[in-house]
Amino acid sequence: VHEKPSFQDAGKILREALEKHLLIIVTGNCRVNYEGRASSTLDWGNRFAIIKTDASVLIHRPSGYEPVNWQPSGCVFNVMPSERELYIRAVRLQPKETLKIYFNLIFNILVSNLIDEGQFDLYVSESDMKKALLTDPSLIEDGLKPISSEKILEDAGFADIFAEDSNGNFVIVEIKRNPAGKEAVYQLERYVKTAKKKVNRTVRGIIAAPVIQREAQLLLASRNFEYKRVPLRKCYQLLKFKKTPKLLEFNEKPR
Amino acid sequence: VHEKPSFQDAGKILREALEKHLLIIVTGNCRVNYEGRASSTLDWGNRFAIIKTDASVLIHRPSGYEPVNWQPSGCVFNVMPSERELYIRAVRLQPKETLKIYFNLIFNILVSNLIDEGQFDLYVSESDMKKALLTDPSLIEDGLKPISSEKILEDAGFADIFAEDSNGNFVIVEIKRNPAGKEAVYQLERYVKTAKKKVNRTVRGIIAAPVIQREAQLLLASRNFEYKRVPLRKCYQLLKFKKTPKLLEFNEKPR
DNA sequence: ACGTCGATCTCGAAC
DNA sequence: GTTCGAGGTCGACGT
Repeated sequence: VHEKPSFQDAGKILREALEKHLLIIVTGNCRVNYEGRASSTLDWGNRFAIIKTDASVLIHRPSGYEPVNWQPSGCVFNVMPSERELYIRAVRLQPKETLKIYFNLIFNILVSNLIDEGQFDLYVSESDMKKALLTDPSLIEDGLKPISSEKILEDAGFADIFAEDSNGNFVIVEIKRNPAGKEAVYQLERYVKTAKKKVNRTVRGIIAAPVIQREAQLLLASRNFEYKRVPLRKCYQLLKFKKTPKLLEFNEKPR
Repeated sequence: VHEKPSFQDAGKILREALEKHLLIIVTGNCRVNYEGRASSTLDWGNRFAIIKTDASVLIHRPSGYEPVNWQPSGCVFNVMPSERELYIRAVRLQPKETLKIYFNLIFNILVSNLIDEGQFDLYVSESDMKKALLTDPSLIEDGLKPISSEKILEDAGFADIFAEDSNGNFVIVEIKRNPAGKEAVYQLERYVKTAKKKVNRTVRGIIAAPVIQREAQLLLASRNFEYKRVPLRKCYQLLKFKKTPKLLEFNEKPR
C-alpha cells in the first residue's frame, strides 16, 4: 500500500506492478474518457480504478453495481506521470477502443499479489435444468420420451428438447430458468412452425420454467401452447441424487 | 488503510465504516457462499471484497471483468468476527438472497470517504440514433415522413419509428445500434404483421443499423424487408450540430 | 473469426 | 408492482 504518492512515484509503482502482472487498485480523484464501440466522458470525482492481472480495467464509483467505465482483459497500458497528474491509457485492439484516465489526486495505491485457485460452482443454470429434465422427463409430463437433442430444425435456431408424448405427438420443449416472458413464446412459436413443416404429425409446444409471466401466459394460450411449472429445487435435487449413484456405481435408474 | 488487522479489529472497522456509509475494500483470503436466485460456492482463495456506499457488494478475483459473487444495492450486513475468521453476511430482501463471506486472512482494509458528483455522458445510444433519424429521416430514405411515434400497434410491442414514404406506403423502421441479428428481423416481422392487419396499405419494413449480420440479411431478404446502413458517426454529428444552434437560439432547421 | 444464447445479468423507463 | 428492452453488456460454446 502506498499512501499519497507523488505522480512520479505513482508512475513507477504502476509500471512495476503492470510488469509483474499484479493486482492494482488506485483510489483518487479522476476524470475518464472512453472511445471505441461508443464514446463517453466522466467528469472529475473520487473513484477507484482496478487493474487486474489479466490486463483488464474497472473504474468504479463509490456506489452502483456496475463499473462506470472499463476495459476488457488484454489491453495495453501507457502510464504517463506529469507534475500535475497521472495519466493512464489502456488500449484494446479488436475492437479498437481506448480508455483514458486522468488522476489529479491520488489517495493511495494498493498493489497485491493475489493467488486465487479456488473453484467456483454455480447451481442451477439453464443447462442444469435441461440435464434434469432429460434425466426425468416426467417432470414435464408422464410418458414423455426425449428424442435425440441433435439439430432437427436446421434453420430456426435450436430448441431445448425434442420429444414424443404417449400419443406419438411431436413435442418441443423450451426451457427457461428465469421467468418466461413473451420472447420465450415467440421462440417456441418459431420452432413449432418449422417443425410442422418437416414433421407430418401434431406438434405440441411446451414451456418449462419455474414461473411464467402473465402476459406470456396469455400469448402462450393464444398459440395453443402449454406451460409446465418446473421448480428449480426439483432440478437441483434430481441432479444431486443422480450424481451420487454414479460415483458409487449404483446404476439404479432414477424415476 | 488498515494493514493486517486482527479479526476483532477488522470487525470494528467494518461496522463503523458501514455505519457511516463509506467505501470499503477488504483484501484477503476468503471463501464465499451465495444462495438466492441461484446458489454458488467459491473455495478459498485471495480476493478483494468491495462494499459500496449504497450497500452493494462485489467480490472480485484477481482476474476477470466480472465479479465472481455480488449483492445488489440495499442489502443488510452482519459482521461477525471470531478468533479464526471474519464472517460477513449480506442479505437482500426482494428477492431474498444471501451472500456469506468468510475471511481467514485479511491483508488489509481500505476505508474511503469518496465524493463523486461527476457527470457521466455516453454517446451514441440507440435512443440517440432514434433522435438523429427523426431529426433527419433522409438518413433512412429521401422523402420519408415520420408519423407520431405513439403506440399504433397495440399488441405487438413497439416499433422504433413509424413513417410514410413518398409513395404513401406505411413504413416501420427498426433501429439497432449494434450489429442487427436475426432477432431484429423477427421483431420487425411481428410489427409489420400487426400493422398490416390494422392499416389498409402496403407496409414496408426497414432495419436501420450500422451493420447487419449475414444471416440476418438473408432472413430479411426472405421477408422482403430492407436494410439501411446508418453509421453511428453520422448520428453523432447530427446531434452535435442540432444541439449547438439550440443553445445559441439559432432556430435554423437542420437539413 | 462470427453467430447464438444465457445471466444471481443490471438498469431504466413505461405502464 | 410488472413488463420490456438496451447494454461499450460479458462470457461460453459452437461453427
